[in-house]
Amino acid sequence: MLTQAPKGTQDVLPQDSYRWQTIEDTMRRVASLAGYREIRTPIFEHTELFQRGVGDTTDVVQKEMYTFNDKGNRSITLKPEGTAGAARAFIEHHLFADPLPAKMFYVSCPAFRYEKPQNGRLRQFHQNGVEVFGAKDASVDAEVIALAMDVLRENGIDGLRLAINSIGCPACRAAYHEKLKAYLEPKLPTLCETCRDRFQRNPMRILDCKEDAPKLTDAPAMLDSLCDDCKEHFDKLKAYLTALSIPYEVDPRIVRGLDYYTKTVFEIITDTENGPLTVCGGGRYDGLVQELGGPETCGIGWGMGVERMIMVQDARGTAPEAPALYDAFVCTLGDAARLEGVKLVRELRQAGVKADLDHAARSLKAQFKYAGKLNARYVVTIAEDELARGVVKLRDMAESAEREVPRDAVAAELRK
RNA sequence: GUGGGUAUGGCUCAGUUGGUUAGAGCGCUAGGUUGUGGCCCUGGAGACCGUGGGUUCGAGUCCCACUACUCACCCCA
Repeated sequence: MLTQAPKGTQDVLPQDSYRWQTIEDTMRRVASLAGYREIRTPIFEHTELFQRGVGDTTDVVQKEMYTFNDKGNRSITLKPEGTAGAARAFIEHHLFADPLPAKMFYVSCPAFRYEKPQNGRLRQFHQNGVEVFGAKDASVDAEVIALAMDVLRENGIDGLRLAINSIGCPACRAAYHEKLKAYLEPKLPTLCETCRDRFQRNPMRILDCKEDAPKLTDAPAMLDSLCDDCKEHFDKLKAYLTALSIPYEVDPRIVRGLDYYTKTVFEIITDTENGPLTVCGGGRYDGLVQELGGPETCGIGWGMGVERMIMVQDARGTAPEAPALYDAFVCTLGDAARLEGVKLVRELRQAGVKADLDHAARSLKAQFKYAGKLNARYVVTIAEDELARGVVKLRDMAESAEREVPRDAVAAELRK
Protein backbone atom coordinates (compact mmCIF):
# COMPACT_ATOMS: atom_id res chain seq x y z
CA MET A 1 0.00 0.00 0.00
CA LEU A 2 3.05 2.17 0.41
CA THR A 3 3.21 2.70 -3.33
CA GLN A 4 -0.47 3.30 -3.81
CA ALA A 5 -2.07 6.72 -3.72
CA PRO A 6 -4.90 7.01 -1.18
CA LYS A 7 -8.37 5.99 -2.32
CA GLY A 8 -10.04 8.57 -4.48
CA THR A 9 -6.87 10.48 -5.31
CA GLN A 10 -5.09 10.72 -8.60
CA ASP A 11 -1.64 11.55 -9.87
CA VAL A 12 -1.20 13.87 -12.80
CA LEU A 13 1.81 12.45 -14.59
CA PRO A 14 4.43 14.46 -16.50
CA GLN A 15 3.09 13.27 -19.84
CA ASP A 16 -0.42 14.47 -18.91
CA SER A 17 0.16 17.70 -17.01
CA TYR A 18 -0.09 19.80 -20.18
CA ARG A 19 -3.81 18.97 -20.20
CA TRP A 20 -4.22 20.73 -16.88
CA GLN A 21 -1.99 23.60 -17.84
CA THR A 22 -3.96 24.21 -21.01
CA ILE A 23 -7.22 24.31 -19.09
CA GLU A 24 -5.70 26.60 -16.47
CA ASP A 25 -4.38 28.95 -19.14
CA THR A 26 -7.81 29.16 -20.74
CA MET A 27 -9.44 29.92 -17.41
CA ARG A 28 -6.97 32.69 -16.66
CA ARG A 29 -7.35 34.22 -20.10
CA VAL A 30 -11.14 34.14 -20.27
CA ALA A 31 -11.63 35.35 -16.70
CA SER A 32 -9.14 38.19 -16.92
CA LEU A 33 -10.78 39.45 -20.09
CA ALA A 34 -13.88 40.02 -17.97
CA GLY A 35 -12.08 41.77 -15.12
CA TYR A 36 -11.68 38.80 -12.81
CA ARG A 37 -8.50 38.38 -10.77
CA GLU A 38 -7.17 35.24 -9.17
CA ILE A 39 -7.74 34.48 -5.50
CA ARG A 40 -5.95 31.72 -3.62
CA THR A 41 -7.31 30.66 -0.28
CA PRO A 42 -6.03 28.02 2.13
CA ILE A 43 -6.63 24.38 1.47
CA PHE A 44 -8.14 24.04 4.95
CA GLU A 45 -10.37 26.29 6.99
CA HIS A 46 -12.03 26.24 10.39
CA THR A 47 -14.73 23.59 10.31
CA GLU A 48 -17.30 26.12 11.44
CA LEU A 49 -16.91 28.07 8.21
CA PHE A 50 -18.41 25.22 6.23
CA GLN A 51 -21.00 24.37 8.86
CA ARG A 52 -22.25 27.95 8.71
CA GLY A 53 -21.59 28.62 5.04
CA VAL A 54 -22.37 25.40 3.21
CA GLY A 55 -24.94 24.46 5.84
CA ASP A 56 -24.81 21.76 8.46
CA THR A 57 -27.85 19.92 7.19
CA THR A 58 -26.26 19.28 3.79
CA ASP A 59 -24.82 15.93 2.80
CA VAL A 60 -21.50 17.61 2.07
CA VAL A 61 -21.15 18.82 5.64
CA GLN A 62 -22.86 15.94 7.39
CA LYS A 63 -21.14 13.02 5.73
CA GLU A 64 -18.40 14.09 3.38
CA MET A 65 -15.96 16.43 5.06
CA TYR A 66 -12.36 15.69 5.89
CA THR A 67 -12.36 17.05 9.42
CA PHE A 68 -9.67 16.66 12.06
CA ASN A 69 -8.33 18.38 15.14
CA ASP A 70 -4.94 20.00 14.75
CA LYS A 71 -2.30 20.00 17.47
CA GLY A 72 -3.84 23.12 18.99
CA ASN A 73 -7.12 21.21 19.22
CA ARG A 74 -8.83 23.39 16.60
CA SER A 75 -11.33 21.66 14.36
CA ILE A 76 -9.99 21.97 10.85
CA THR A 77 -11.62 20.87 7.58
CA LEU A 78 -10.13 20.38 4.15
CA LYS A 79 -12.26 22.55 1.96
CA PRO A 80 -15.09 20.68 0.24
CA GLU A 81 -15.77 23.52 -2.21
CA GLY A 82 -14.42 26.93 -3.10
CA THR A 83 -17.06 29.50 -2.31
CA ALA A 84 -16.99 29.54 1.49
CA GLY A 85 -13.26 30.25 1.61
CA ALA A 86 -13.57 33.05 -0.92
CA ALA A 87 -16.44 34.58 1.07
CA ARG A 88 -14.42 34.34 4.27
CA ALA A 89 -11.47 36.11 2.62
CA PHE A 90 -13.81 38.74 1.20
CA ILE A 91 -15.00 39.54 4.70
CA GLU A 92 -11.69 39.16 6.54
CA HIS A 93 -9.84 41.52 4.21
CA HIS A 94 -12.67 44.05 3.96
CA LEU A 95 -12.92 43.67 0.23
CA PHE A 96 -16.46 45.01 0.59
CA ALA A 97 -14.80 48.43 1.03
CA ASP A 98 -13.30 48.21 -2.45
CA PRO A 99 -15.25 49.25 -5.52
CA LEU A 100 -17.81 46.53 -6.05
CA PRO A 101 -18.43 44.12 -7.55
CA ALA A 102 -15.40 42.14 -6.46
CA LYS A 103 -14.79 39.62 -9.21
CA MET A 104 -12.41 36.76 -8.63
CA PHE A 105 -11.52 33.36 -9.97
CA TYR A 106 -9.52 30.34 -8.93
CA VAL A 107 -7.76 27.68 -10.91
CA SER A 108 -7.25 23.98 -10.22
CA CYS A 109 -8.26 24.57 -6.65
CA PRO A 110 -8.16 21.29 -4.66
CA ALA A 111 -11.36 20.28 -2.91
CA PHE A 112 -12.00 17.27 -0.72
CA ARG A 113 -15.06 15.16 -0.11
CA TYR A 114 -15.09 11.81 1.62
CA GLU A 115 -17.27 9.86 -0.79
CA LYS A 116 -17.14 6.52 -2.50
CA PRO A 117 -15.17 7.25 -5.65
CA GLN A 118 -16.61 6.44 -9.05
CA ASN A 119 -16.75 7.72 -12.56
CA GLY A 120 -15.87 11.42 -12.44
CA ARG A 121 -15.97 11.51 -8.66
CA LEU A 122 -12.84 11.64 -6.56
CA ARG A 123 -12.07 12.38 -2.95
CA GLN A 124 -9.57 15.01 -3.92
CA PHE A 125 -10.74 16.83 -7.00
CA HIS A 126 -10.02 20.19 -8.53
CA GLN A 127 -12.20 23.09 -9.47
CA ASN A 128 -11.89 26.16 -11.55
CA GLY A 129 -14.32 28.74 -10.38
CA VAL A 130 -15.47 32.34 -10.29
CA GLU A 131 -17.08 34.35 -7.50
CA VAL A 132 -18.62 37.80 -7.74
CA PHE A 133 -19.52 39.76 -4.62
CA GLY A 134 -21.72 42.84 -4.56
CA ALA A 135 -23.57 42.70 -7.88
CA LYS A 136 -27.27 42.17 -7.65
CA ASP A 137 -28.45 42.63 -11.22
CA ALA A 138 -29.23 39.51 -13.18
CA SER A 139 -26.80 40.69 -15.82
CA VAL A 140 -24.01 39.32 -13.65
CA ASP A 141 -25.80 35.98 -13.38
CA ALA A 142 -25.77 35.88 -17.15
CA GLU A 143 -22.14 37.02 -17.23
CA VAL A 144 -20.85 34.23 -15.05
CA ILE A 145 -22.85 31.68 -17.01
CA ALA A 146 -21.44 33.07 -20.25
CA LEU A 147 -17.94 32.82 -18.80
CA ALA A 148 -18.51 29.18 -17.94
CA MET A 149 -19.74 28.44 -21.44
CA ASP A 150 -16.77 30.27 -22.96
CA VAL A 151 -14.25 28.46 -20.78
CA LEU A 152 -15.79 25.14 -21.76
CA ARG A 153 -16.01 25.96 -25.43
CA GLU A 154 -12.41 27.16 -25.57
CA ASN A 155 -11.41 23.83 -24.11
CA GLY A 156 -13.08 21.98 -26.92
CA ILE A 157 -16.21 21.22 -24.93
CA ASP A 158 -19.40 22.58 -26.41
CA GLY A 159 -22.92 21.44 -27.10
CA LEU A 160 -23.52 21.09 -23.40
CA ARG A 161 -26.88 21.54 -21.74
CA LEU A 162 -27.36 24.59 -19.60
CA ALA A 163 -30.10 24.07 -17.05
CA ILE A 164 -31.26 26.96 -14.89
CA ASN A 165 -33.73 27.36 -12.08
CA SER A 166 -34.62 29.75 -9.31
CA ILE A 167 -35.00 28.53 -5.75
CA GLY A 168 -36.15 31.91 -4.49
CA CYS A 169 -35.09 33.89 -1.47
CA PRO A 170 -35.54 32.98 2.21
CA ALA A 171 -38.89 34.75 2.25
CA CYS A 172 -40.60 33.09 -0.68
CA ARG A 173 -38.87 29.78 -0.11
CA ALA A 174 -40.18 29.52 3.44
CA ALA A 175 -43.68 30.11 2.17
CA TYR A 176 -43.14 27.56 -0.56
CA HIS A 177 -41.84 24.98 1.90
CA GLU A 178 -45.06 25.30 3.84
CA LYS A 179 -47.09 24.77 0.69
CA LEU A 180 -44.96 21.85 -0.36
CA LYS A 181 -45.08 20.20 3.04
CA ALA A 182 -48.82 20.57 3.18
CA TYR A 183 -48.98 18.80 -0.18
CA LEU A 184 -46.51 16.09 0.81
CA GLU A 185 -47.64 15.34 4.31
CA PRO A 186 -50.56 13.05 3.45
CA LYS A 187 -48.31 11.21 0.98
CA LEU A 188 -45.48 10.66 3.45
CA PRO A 189 -46.19 6.97 4.09
CA THR A 190 -45.89 6.24 0.37
CA LEU A 191 -42.50 7.93 0.04
CA CYS A 192 -39.12 6.23 0.24
CA GLU A 193 -37.09 6.33 3.40
CA THR A 194 -34.66 9.03 2.28
CA CYS A 195 -37.51 11.23 1.21
CA ARG A 196 -39.23 10.93 4.58
CA ASP A 197 -35.96 12.20 6.02
CA ARG A 198 -35.74 14.94 3.40
CA PHE A 199 -39.21 16.09 4.38
CA GLN A 200 -37.72 17.83 7.40
CA ARG A 201 -34.26 18.73 6.09
CA ASN A 202 -34.89 19.84 2.52
CA PRO A 203 -38.32 19.02 1.13
CA MET A 204 -37.46 20.42 -2.32
CA ARG A 205 -35.06 17.52 -2.77
CA ILE A 206 -37.98 15.11 -2.78
CA LEU A 207 -39.04 16.48 -6.15
CA ASP A 208 -35.73 15.28 -7.56
CA CYS A 209 -36.03 11.74 -6.17
CA LYS A 210 -35.89 9.16 -8.94
CA GLU A 211 -38.24 6.90 -7.05
CA ASP A 212 -40.85 9.32 -5.76
CA ALA A 213 -40.83 12.23 -8.18
CA PRO A 214 -42.95 10.45 -10.82
CA LYS A 215 -45.75 10.12 -8.24
CA LEU A 216 -45.60 13.82 -7.42
CA THR A 217 -46.14 15.49 -10.77
CA ASP A 218 -48.92 17.67 -9.41
CA ALA A 219 -46.77 19.08 -6.59
CA PRO A 220 -46.57 22.85 -6.27
CA ALA A 221 -43.46 24.24 -8.02
CA MET A 222 -41.01 26.70 -6.56
CA LEU A 223 -41.05 28.64 -9.78
CA ASP A 224 -44.80 29.31 -9.33
CA SER A 225 -44.22 30.52 -5.79
CA LEU A 226 -41.47 33.06 -6.32
CA CYS A 227 -42.00 36.48 -4.80
CA ASP A 228 -42.16 39.44 -7.17
CA ASP A 229 -38.51 40.30 -6.71
CA CYS A 230 -37.26 36.77 -7.33
CA LYS A 231 -39.57 36.30 -10.28
CA GLU A 232 -38.38 39.52 -11.87
CA HIS A 233 -34.77 38.50 -11.32
CA PHE A 234 -35.33 35.16 -13.00
CA ASP A 235 -37.16 36.74 -15.94
CA LYS A 236 -34.32 39.18 -16.42
CA LEU A 237 -31.76 36.40 -16.35
CA LYS A 238 -33.64 34.58 -19.10
CA ALA A 239 -33.78 37.77 -21.14
CA TYR A 240 -30.05 38.34 -20.74
CA LEU A 241 -29.25 34.77 -21.72
CA THR A 242 -31.42 35.10 -24.78
CA ALA A 243 -29.68 38.36 -25.67
CA LEU A 244 -26.35 36.55 -25.39
CA SER A 245 -27.65 33.72 -27.59
CA ILE A 246 -26.99 31.21 -24.84
CA PRO A 247 -29.51 28.38 -25.08
CA TYR A 248 -30.88 27.15 -21.77
CA GLU A 249 -33.58 24.98 -20.38
CA VAL A 250 -35.48 25.72 -17.20
CA ASP A 251 -35.25 22.68 -14.97
CA PRO A 252 -37.30 23.07 -11.80
CA ARG A 253 -35.63 20.03 -10.27
CA ILE A 254 -32.27 21.74 -9.91
CA VAL A 255 -32.00 22.43 -6.23
CA ARG A 256 -28.29 22.11 -5.44
CA GLY A 257 -26.99 20.53 -2.29
CA LEU A 258 -25.44 23.57 -0.67
CA ASP A 259 -27.57 25.70 1.62
CA TYR A 260 -26.23 29.08 0.65
CA TYR A 261 -27.91 29.28 -2.74
CA THR A 262 -30.68 31.78 -3.39
CA LYS A 263 -32.54 32.72 -6.54
CA THR A 264 -30.48 31.59 -9.53
CA VAL A 265 -29.05 28.09 -9.61
CA PHE A 266 -27.67 26.39 -12.69
CA GLU A 267 -25.79 23.39 -13.95
CA ILE A 268 -23.94 22.70 -17.15
CA ILE A 269 -24.42 19.07 -18.02
CA THR A 270 -22.81 16.69 -20.47
CA ASP A 271 -24.39 13.41 -21.47
CA THR A 272 -22.00 10.51 -21.13
CA GLU A 273 -22.58 6.86 -21.88
CA ASN A 274 -23.16 6.42 -18.15
CA GLY A 275 -25.76 9.17 -18.03
CA PRO A 276 -25.67 12.89 -17.40
CA LEU A 277 -22.66 14.41 -15.67
CA THR A 278 -22.51 17.90 -14.27
CA VAL A 279 -19.35 19.66 -15.40
CA CYS A 280 -20.14 23.00 -13.87
CA GLY A 281 -22.56 24.05 -11.18
CA GLY A 282 -23.27 27.26 -9.37
CA GLY A 283 -25.69 29.93 -8.40
CA ARG A 284 -26.43 33.03 -6.45
CA TYR A 285 -25.73 33.20 -2.72
CA ASP A 286 -27.13 36.51 -1.56
CA GLY A 287 -27.21 35.54 2.12
CA LEU A 288 -23.80 33.93 2.49
CA VAL A 289 -21.61 36.92 3.35
CA GLN A 290 -24.02 38.09 5.99
CA GLU A 291 -24.44 34.58 7.37
CA LEU A 292 -20.68 34.49 7.89
CA GLY A 293 -20.68 37.76 9.77
CA GLY A 294 -19.99 40.21 6.96
CA PRO A 295 -22.10 43.11 5.73
CA GLU A 296 -25.17 42.33 3.65
CA THR A 297 -23.61 41.53 0.28
CA CYS A 298 -25.01 39.51 -2.55
CA GLY A 299 -22.90 37.07 -4.52
CA ILE A 300 -22.84 34.55 -7.32
CA GLY A 301 -20.36 32.00 -8.60
CA TRP A 302 -19.72 28.57 -9.97
CA GLY A 303 -17.33 25.69 -9.73
CA MET A 304 -16.16 23.61 -12.66
CA GLY A 305 -14.61 20.18 -12.22
CA VAL A 306 -11.24 19.98 -13.92
CA GLU A 307 -11.15 16.17 -13.91
CA ARG A 308 -14.62 16.10 -15.44
CA MET A 309 -13.60 18.52 -18.18
CA ILE A 310 -10.69 16.25 -19.01
CA MET A 311 -13.04 13.26 -19.05
CA VAL A 312 -15.31 15.01 -21.52
CA GLN A 313 -12.37 16.00 -23.72
CA ASP A 314 -11.26 12.38 -23.75
CA ALA A 315 -14.73 11.08 -24.52
CA ARG A 316 -15.12 13.50 -27.41
CA GLY A 317 -11.60 13.23 -28.72
CA THR A 318 -11.13 16.97 -28.35
CA ALA A 319 -8.07 16.77 -26.12
CA PRO A 320 -5.35 19.15 -27.25
CA GLU A 321 -2.21 17.65 -28.69
CA ALA A 322 0.77 17.31 -26.40
CA PRO A 323 3.37 19.98 -27.06
CA ALA A 324 6.68 18.75 -28.48
CA LEU A 325 9.13 17.89 -25.76
CA TYR A 326 12.17 18.92 -27.80
CA ASP A 327 12.81 21.12 -30.79
CA ALA A 328 16.27 19.71 -31.08
CA PHE A 329 18.02 16.61 -29.82
CA VAL A 330 21.80 16.63 -29.99
CA CYS A 331 23.52 13.35 -30.89
CA THR A 332 27.24 13.03 -30.39
CA LEU A 333 29.94 10.52 -31.23
CA GLY A 334 33.15 10.55 -29.24
CA ASP A 335 34.23 12.32 -26.06
CA ALA A 336 35.32 15.61 -27.62
CA ALA A 337 32.06 15.89 -29.54
CA ARG A 338 30.13 15.14 -26.41
CA LEU A 339 31.72 18.08 -24.59
CA GLU A 340 30.73 20.28 -27.51
CA GLY A 341 27.24 18.79 -27.41
CA VAL A 342 26.78 19.68 -23.76
CA LYS A 343 27.80 23.26 -24.54
CA LEU A 344 25.52 23.44 -27.55
CA VAL A 345 22.50 22.17 -25.64
CA ARG A 346 22.90 24.88 -23.05
CA GLU A 347 23.30 27.53 -25.72
CA LEU A 348 20.15 26.34 -27.44
CA ARG A 349 18.16 26.43 -24.22
CA GLN A 350 19.37 29.93 -23.48
CA ALA A 351 18.24 30.90 -26.95
CA GLY A 352 14.76 29.54 -26.22
CA VAL A 353 15.10 26.30 -28.14
CA LYS A 354 13.89 23.19 -26.31
CA ALA A 355 16.94 20.95 -26.46
CA ASP A 356 18.54 17.95 -24.86
CA LEU A 357 21.12 15.26 -25.45
CA ASP A 358 21.63 11.67 -24.41
CA HIS A 359 22.39 11.18 -20.73
CA ALA A 360 22.29 7.39 -20.80
CA ALA A 361 25.54 6.74 -22.67
CA ARG A 362 23.79 5.28 -25.68
CA SER A 363 25.19 4.39 -29.08
CA LEU A 364 24.69 6.93 -31.87
CA LYS A 365 22.00 4.79 -33.37
CA ALA A 366 20.21 4.51 -30.06
CA GLN A 367 20.45 8.27 -29.64
CA PHE A 368 18.64 8.66 -32.95
CA LYS A 369 16.02 6.14 -31.95
CA TYR A 370 15.47 7.98 -28.71
CA ALA A 371 15.14 11.31 -30.50
CA GLY A 372 12.63 9.73 -32.85
CA LYS A 373 10.56 8.30 -30.03
CA LEU A 374 10.38 11.67 -28.30
CA ASN A 375 9.34 13.35 -31.55
CA ALA A 376 12.21 15.82 -31.63
CA ARG A 377 11.77 18.05 -34.66
CA TYR A 378 15.49 18.21 -35.38
CA VAL A 379 18.51 16.10 -34.59
CA VAL A 380 21.85 17.84 -34.43
CA THR A 381 24.81 15.52 -34.95
CA ILE A 382 28.34 16.27 -33.85
CA ALA A 383 31.27 13.88 -34.35
CA GLU A 384 35.02 14.40 -34.81
CA ASP A 385 34.62 15.40 -38.42
CA GLU A 386 32.07 18.12 -37.74
CA LEU A 387 34.03 19.30 -34.74
CA ALA A 388 37.16 19.73 -36.81
CA ARG A 389 35.32 21.64 -39.51
CA GLY A 390 33.27 23.84 -37.18
CA VAL A 391 29.92 22.59 -38.42
CA VAL A 392 27.08 20.34 -37.30
CA LYS A 393 24.66 18.13 -39.16
CA LEU A 394 21.08 19.30 -38.86
CA ARG A 395 18.46 16.70 -39.64
CA ASP A 396 14.79 17.45 -40.07
CA MET A 397 13.28 14.26 -38.71
CA ALA A 398 9.90 14.51 -40.40
CA GLU A 399 11.46 15.27 -43.79
CA SER A 400 14.43 12.95 -43.33
CA ALA A 401 16.48 15.79 -44.79
CA GLU A 402 19.95 16.51 -43.50
CA ARG A 403 22.24 19.45 -44.14
CA GLU A 404 25.35 21.02 -42.67
CA VAL A 405 25.12 24.22 -40.66
CA PRO A 406 28.00 26.24 -39.23
CA ARG A 407 28.38 25.49 -35.55
CA ASP A 408 27.81 29.13 -34.61
CA ALA A 409 24.62 29.40 -36.62
CA VAL A 410 22.76 26.47 -35.06
CA ALA A 411 20.77 28.41 -32.50
CA ALA A 412 19.69 31.04 -34.99
CA GLU A 413 18.78 28.35 -37.49
CA LEU A 414 16.63 26.47 -35.00
CA ARG A 415 14.79 29.55 -33.83
CA LYS A 416 13.44 30.18 -37.33
C1' G B 1 -23.30 4.44 3.67
C1' U B 2 -26.08 0.23 0.29
C1' G B 3 -25.56 -3.25 -3.80
C1' G B 4 -22.96 -5.59 -8.39
C1' G B 5 -18.31 -6.70 -11.21
C1' U B 6 -12.97 -7.27 -11.44
C1' A B 7 -7.80 -8.34 -9.48
C1' U B 8 -1.77 -12.63 -13.93
C1' G B 9 5.34 -8.68 -16.13
C1' G B 10 5.14 -1.20 -17.25
C1' C B 11 0.28 -1.69 -20.58
C1' U B 12 -3.66 -4.99 -22.94
C1' C B 13 -4.76 -9.80 -22.19
C1' A B 14 -4.12 -15.80 -22.72
C1' G B 15 -3.77 -19.60 -19.15
C1' U B 16 -7.59 -25.95 -21.38
C1' U B 17 -11.99 -30.56 -16.23
C1' G B 18 -6.53 -27.80 -10.28
C1' G B 19 -0.80 -31.24 -12.42
C1' U B 20 5.70 -30.25 -13.11
C1' U B 21 10.39 -24.48 -15.52
C1' A B 22 3.22 -19.08 -15.91
C1' G B 23 2.78 -17.37 -21.98
C1' A B 24 1.73 -13.61 -26.04
C1' G B 25 1.41 -8.74 -28.22
C1' C B 26 2.81 -3.85 -27.18
C1' G B 27 6.38 -1.13 -24.31
C1' C B 28 11.56 -1.02 -22.31
C1' U B 29 16.68 -2.47 -23.52
C1' A B 30 20.93 -4.37 -26.56
C1' G B 31 22.34 -5.86 -31.31
C1' G B 32 21.67 -6.82 -36.88
C1' U B 33 24.81 -1.28 -40.21
C1' U B 34 32.18 0.20 -35.06
C1' G B 35 28.33 8.00 -38.11
C1' U B 36 22.01 8.12 -38.09
C1' G B 37 15.41 7.38 -36.18
C1' G B 38 10.40 5.59 -37.86
C1' C B 39 9.69 -0.70 -41.05
C1' C B 40 11.81 -5.60 -40.49
C1' C B 41 14.80 -9.53 -37.85
C1' U B 42 17.38 -11.50 -33.36
C1' G B 43 18.59 -11.48 -28.18
C1' G B 44 17.84 -9.59 -22.98
C1' A B 45 15.64 -7.66 -18.60
C1' G B 46 11.01 -7.69 -16.22
C1' A B 47 5.53 -11.61 -12.60
C1' C B 48 6.62 -13.67 -4.81
C1' C B 49 -0.20 -14.81 -10.44
C1' G B 50 -3.77 -8.16 -5.10
C1' U B 51 -3.04 -9.83 0.50
C1' G B 52 -3.97 -13.59 4.23
C1' G B 53 -6.13 -18.12 5.40
C1' G B 54 -8.45 -22.91 3.86
C1' U B 55 -9.43 -27.56 0.77
C1' U B 56 -5.84 -30.95 -1.83
C1' C B 57 -0.39 -35.32 -2.77
C1' G B 58 -0.48 -30.72 -5.75
C1' A B 59 -3.84 -24.07 -6.36
C1' G B 60 -2.88 -18.67 -11.17
C1' U B 61 -7.09 -22.21 -11.48
C1' C B 62 -11.77 -24.33 -6.01
C1' C B 63 -13.68 -22.00 -1.00
C1' C B 64 -13.57 -17.91 2.81
C1' A B 65 -11.96 -13.21 4.57
C1' C B 66 -9.56 -8.69 3.72
C1' U B 67 -7.75 -4.83 0.53
C1' A B 68 -7.75 -2.19 -3.92
C1' C B 69 -9.93 -0.91 -8.46
C1' U B 70 -14.50 -0.31 -11.03
C1' C B 71 -19.94 0.38 -11.91
C1' A B 72 -24.91 1.74 -10.04
C1' C B 73 -27.73 4.14 -5.92
C1' C B 74 -27.13 8.54 -2.78
C1' C B 75 -24.92 13.21 -3.50
C1' C B 76 -22.12 16.32 -6.37
C1' A B 77 -17.49 19.07 -9.63
